[in-house]
Amino acid sequence: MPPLTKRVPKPAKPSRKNVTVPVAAPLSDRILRWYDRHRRVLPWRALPGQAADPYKVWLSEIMLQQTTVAAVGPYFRAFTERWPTVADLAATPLDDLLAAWAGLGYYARARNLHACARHVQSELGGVFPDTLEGLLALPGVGPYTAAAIASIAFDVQAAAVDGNVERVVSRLYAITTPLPASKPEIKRLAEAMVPEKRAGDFAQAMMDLGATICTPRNPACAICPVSVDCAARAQGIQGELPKKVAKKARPFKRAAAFWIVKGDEVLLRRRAPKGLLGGMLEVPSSSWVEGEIDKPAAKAEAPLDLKWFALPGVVRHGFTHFELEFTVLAGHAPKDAKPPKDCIWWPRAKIDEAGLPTVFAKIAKHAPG
DNA sequence: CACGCGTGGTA
DNA sequence: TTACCAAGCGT
Repeated sequence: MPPLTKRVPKPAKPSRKNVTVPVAAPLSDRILRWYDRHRRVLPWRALPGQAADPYKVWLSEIMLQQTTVAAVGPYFRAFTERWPTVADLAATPLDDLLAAWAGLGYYARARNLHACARHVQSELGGVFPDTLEGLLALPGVGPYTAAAIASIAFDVQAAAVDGNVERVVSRLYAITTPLPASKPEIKRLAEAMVPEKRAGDFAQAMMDLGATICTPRNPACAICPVSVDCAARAQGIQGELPKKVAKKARPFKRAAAFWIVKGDEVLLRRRAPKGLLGGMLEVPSSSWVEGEIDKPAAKAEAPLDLKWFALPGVVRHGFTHFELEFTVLAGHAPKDAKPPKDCIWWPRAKIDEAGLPTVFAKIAKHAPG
């Protein structure tokens, strides 16, 4: 960087006859200018002119994958307060991290977060890679997140293409091919938009634009800084883009959950390390099956053989790819009952600290106090 | 490459 | 109430 005292020679003023019509600033310039005036203040975002902390950029980007800004806020604050650096995060047991992640969803992110922190700490000296390829090699970091970290934390000229950017670009160029087939074209167009300077600000500007102006429904074209460039707007089809292929219907499953009480404690179980809710604590349950529950078969799957009392009502929960309904069976275990395999007795008064995924927190709330 | 993988907010 | 949506990744 040149010394601050160095005088920058003023560019020669263009002669009046060459500038009869003011040339509109390039697309990216106008988006950056809009960002400078309207950027959102977010917990993980560095203030203007301040350097971004790669750790916080990484942490926030992982949390924000398929997750709303509103949902991430409290988790990001809790994580950065408890684990201020990647070294702190790497030093924590996985189960503690999973419990802190409970309720945020997509728990593979938490497992990858832990694996990534340990890798960065032990293999890379606690320093995040500053290249697209280096970042892409980290667990839990894909094309979007690598570009987001590279641009925001290191000002690498990379295009972070998320759902927001897909929507903005689809509309700017009136791309009518449905997603995901249109992804490669969108990626090319998005990369062509990235300015040489301020790539990180531009990435965040595009996401702010998509989140606050170019919204999925009822986009606010009247106050959009690039509405005049928008091909979809010109055709009046901005509200219909991006096109998406229809999702298939979610199956409906049922199961029996076992609310097993022993004095002041309740029986919880650690789930298998991978797959749905992998590694998380759960309220034990029978197999989740489509159709009706076979009561005797379900009871045979209980971790303890007890006399069961069906609680009134049911507990419903929607996952990404299926709907689930629990019937809750309550039972009392004898005082000397040892926890079965993968199970632990947990104080009922501290059930909120168990780090139960939301589906099981619902069951705990449904059970009698 | 299509699918598995959570949750809470919104119309 | 139902359906869709939100800063994707791994396999």
